[in-house]
Amino acid sequence: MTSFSDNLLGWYDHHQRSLPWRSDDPNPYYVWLSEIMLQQTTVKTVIPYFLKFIETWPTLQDLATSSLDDVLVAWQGLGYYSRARNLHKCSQQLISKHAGQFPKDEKQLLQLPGIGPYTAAAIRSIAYDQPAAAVDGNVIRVLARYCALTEPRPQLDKKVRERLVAFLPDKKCGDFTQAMMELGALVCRPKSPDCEACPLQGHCRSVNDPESLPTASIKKKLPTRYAVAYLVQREDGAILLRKRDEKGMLGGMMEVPTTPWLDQKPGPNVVKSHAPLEVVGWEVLEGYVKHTFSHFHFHIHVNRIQVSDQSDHHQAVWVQRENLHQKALPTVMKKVISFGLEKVK
DNA sequence: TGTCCACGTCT
DNA sequence: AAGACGTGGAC
Repeated sequence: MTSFSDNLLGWYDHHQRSLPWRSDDPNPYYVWLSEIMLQQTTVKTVIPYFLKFIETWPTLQDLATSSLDDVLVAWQGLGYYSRARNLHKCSQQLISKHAGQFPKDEKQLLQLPGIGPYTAAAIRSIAYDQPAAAVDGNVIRVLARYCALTEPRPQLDKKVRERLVAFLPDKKCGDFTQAMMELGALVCRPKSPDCEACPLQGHCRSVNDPESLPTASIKKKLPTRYAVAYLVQREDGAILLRKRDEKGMLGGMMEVPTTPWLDQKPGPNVVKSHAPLEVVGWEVLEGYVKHTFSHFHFHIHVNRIQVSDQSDHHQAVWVQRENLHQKALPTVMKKVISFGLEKVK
């Protein structure tokens, strides 16, 4: 009887996608970079970012000697910006503490910033062909269905890891890890799985209703927060931006100055006291920008003003429109800027 | 429209 | 250990 891994690996040989980080002789730098980018992010989204990164920083050494700001600019739009901060920090630690090589040992990998249990196992298996159990959302779905595991999270996670360990082959470990995720992405999809095309058909224990697994977790309603953004345009078209604190949300990214982000629309006193310029004549734009983050909805009203003032502003910089792309702007701030600039008086 | 993908890591 | 932390695309 053919084993689980033989069936899976046989399928993977013929059906794997050609992806920029895949190779018969994997580059650990590529494996790590792609795995960090692929956390919570789809392959299609990641590809252009990955290509830009390896073009700009062909080696780990190149990345380690770059500036965090440059990395954040290249990462802008990908989201979860702590990944970029940790990526940069990790590259430097690898150079300073590990002679520029990824450790092969799980404990040591887990010490590195941005590398948790999933990514450590992915690196060990894909880059170094070790039998390590990389459990991501795809693997949870595939094995919850294959083994008919009905328990809710987080108990399910433990069960899946046990099953996966039992299925691990002793060679082609990297292919096995990638094949599990490839199967989840292409065949054992969240919605309308293609069971006819599955190399594990005949052994799967949830043929009748695969879509019902894994058990959905309870979603909480997202709260809404509010702010007023101040779009300050100089006569030559430059816009006033400031840098966010390195810690916390959108850490180290640039932003249009705003009031604090509150549970209610800020009142006139808050709007007045947080304005970056003590001038009269603010234009209150009609409507507002909507954006949804991982954990709240965000409504941003925009107040606009034109100034002739050439002076510097505390902790803020003037940026010409054509230079905006050189700044690390999160998507929400790109929305605010285009809203503010396109809105006619 | 709103929900889901989306366990991934850090705190 | 539960919440923080982005984004865009599929449906």
